[in-house]
Amino acid sequence: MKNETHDITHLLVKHDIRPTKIRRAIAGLLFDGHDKHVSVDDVIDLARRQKIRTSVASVYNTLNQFASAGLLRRVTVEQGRAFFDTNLSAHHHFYFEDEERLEDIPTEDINVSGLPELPQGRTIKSVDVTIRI
Amino acid sequence: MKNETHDITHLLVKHDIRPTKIRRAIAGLLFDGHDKHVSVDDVIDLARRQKIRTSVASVYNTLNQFASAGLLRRVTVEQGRAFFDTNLSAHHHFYFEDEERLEDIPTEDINVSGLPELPQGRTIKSVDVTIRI
DNA sequence: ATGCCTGCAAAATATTTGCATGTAA
DNA sequence: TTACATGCAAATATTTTGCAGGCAT
Repeated sequence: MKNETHDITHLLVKHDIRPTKIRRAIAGLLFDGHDKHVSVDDVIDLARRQKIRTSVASVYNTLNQFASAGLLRRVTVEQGRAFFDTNLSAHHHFYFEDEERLEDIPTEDINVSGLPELPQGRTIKSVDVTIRI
Repeated sequence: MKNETHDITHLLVKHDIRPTKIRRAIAGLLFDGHDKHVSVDDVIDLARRQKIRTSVASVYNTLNQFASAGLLRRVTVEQGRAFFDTNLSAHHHFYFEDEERLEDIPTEDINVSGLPELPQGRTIKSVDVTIRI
């Protein structure tokens, strides 16, 4: 069995991200094999619980960079709060409005078909289905 | 042919909204028979062009109130910026990322089926499909 | 007259940026 | 060593709120 720290480092390097201390720490919190939907505050709390000192700005920088690199998917369901999803496979979301919480819907549990014609010269970047409950 | 100003007043009264000057003005800008997706800034610009003096706070208050009353639908596609949709019928959206602009997709042009089971005791508030292009 | 509405400014919230210092390669 | 990362604070952006005065009923 491989060393987890080394795996995280390798994951970052593979995505052209310099494996600095903070980035490895945050990646370690996020990529533990379980799908997660985290806000910036969630990450700060998670980090604090593991005695990792960091700042809001660094968490934003790190999450945005992970998202650009394709390690995270940014999910927008509410104005004002950004969520980052560690599940990169095609899927959709339940949004629990009262709890401000996301939950995955496997792509096979929902069927979107008959996509309309796109405006000239456009390509689809994503198809997002959010079921608010 | 009925008087438009009276129609707007009646529309507000019908939704238990006191037809004040600003509210009638904003309603008049929005409910002209054409579907619109407006941000708060859009409304302020529209108002200014018609020589209607108002403030950011009042526009927010008015749009939020219209949305609560069911005269507008709030659409969230981006963190930070709220859009209000005057088209209340069931439909979905194209989001032009580079232009930060929404366009309607008629509900019959897209097919969402096989909805997954809901968590216990929940009811669907809405099903939102956003195609980012 | 009374209570809700409006504008202004200030507050609250979320996110980004500038800069000096620290750290990875 | 050199370029990039980090932390802190300040800046930006969006939305909400408090309050004094105004308007609708």
